[in-house]
Amino acid sequence: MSANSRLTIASHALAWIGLYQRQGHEVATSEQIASSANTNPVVIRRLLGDLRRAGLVESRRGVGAGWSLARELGSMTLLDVYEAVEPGPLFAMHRTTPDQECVVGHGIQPAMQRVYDGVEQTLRKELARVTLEDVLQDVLATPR
Amino acid sequence: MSANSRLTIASHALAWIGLYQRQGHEVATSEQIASSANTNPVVIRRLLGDLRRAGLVESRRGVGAGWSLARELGSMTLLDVYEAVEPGPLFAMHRTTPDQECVVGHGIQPAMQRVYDGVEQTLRKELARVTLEDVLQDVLATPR
DNA sequence: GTCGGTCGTAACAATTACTGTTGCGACAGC
DNA sequence: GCTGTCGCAACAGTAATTGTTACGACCGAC
Repeated sequence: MSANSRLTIASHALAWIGLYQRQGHEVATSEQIASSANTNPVVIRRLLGDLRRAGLVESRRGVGAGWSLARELGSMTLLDVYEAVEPGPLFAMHRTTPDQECVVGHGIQPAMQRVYDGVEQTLRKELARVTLEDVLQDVLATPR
Repeated sequence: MSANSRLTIASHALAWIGLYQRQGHEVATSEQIASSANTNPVVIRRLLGDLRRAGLVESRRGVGAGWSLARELGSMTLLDVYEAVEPGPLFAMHRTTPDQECVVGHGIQPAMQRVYDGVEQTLRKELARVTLEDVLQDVLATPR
């Protein structure tokens, strides 16, 4: 499918910030999170920027700068994260319009669109059932 | 997401062959299907090749060559097509292993994997509920 | 047995998306 | 002012998808 890792990395960042704050720290830096996720700080800043626009995190600038949660992890679901960082739909239509003179070419897009809409709805419901608190608890419960 | 159109085009091809056979023809050529889907015949042959490997269509070579259904449209679901033409998972993990010394870096992949597995299961169930016969009927019911 | 039409498949180009990287201005506390 | 971080633009590398060309394999018709 050529899947991307944005939902994974964004969830990683949120869990990391949440845990870090529980350990008494005010803000987390993109550099710290990038080190945990083994990627570049700019990648983290890009994703956290999306999450900030969605109201899930806040950023502070200046010297004591960094990121903090805007809400409790228990009130954020993976659907919130998904909608914040995933732009497009799951399945694509034809890249060029099919032959409208052909019965199939004419009716296939509405037909498939109905199916895809239903599938996306179901996927959203599934993602909405998992909070970031659930994820963090699951992370902490992983044996080492 | 960078979604692809394979499920769409493959379904288009199956619906087209099905309808064409109902009109009394034995086989459909990739050139005819490509014309309806407004793409290149090789693209169609590639996808139908996947469907053939999955046992959904058959191909005949030689002069009267072309493609025909291996089963009734009513016995094929979109899940069959999805599994035949979609190689990878929906969501990707980190491209590089996260920091295993970090609690989050260590536990995040198993935690997210569990979620993703559940989501894919649900998606499969949803796709399995729709047969290609349903799709064709929906196509034919589309007003022009 | 040759011919003609189609499949099967490899190879390559064009486009696009994703990720990583560099660079630098903006900001705010010291 | 100085310092550390964000914000953001720009670009490179990689990979996937799709389109295209090319050509051999196949097989029925003649």
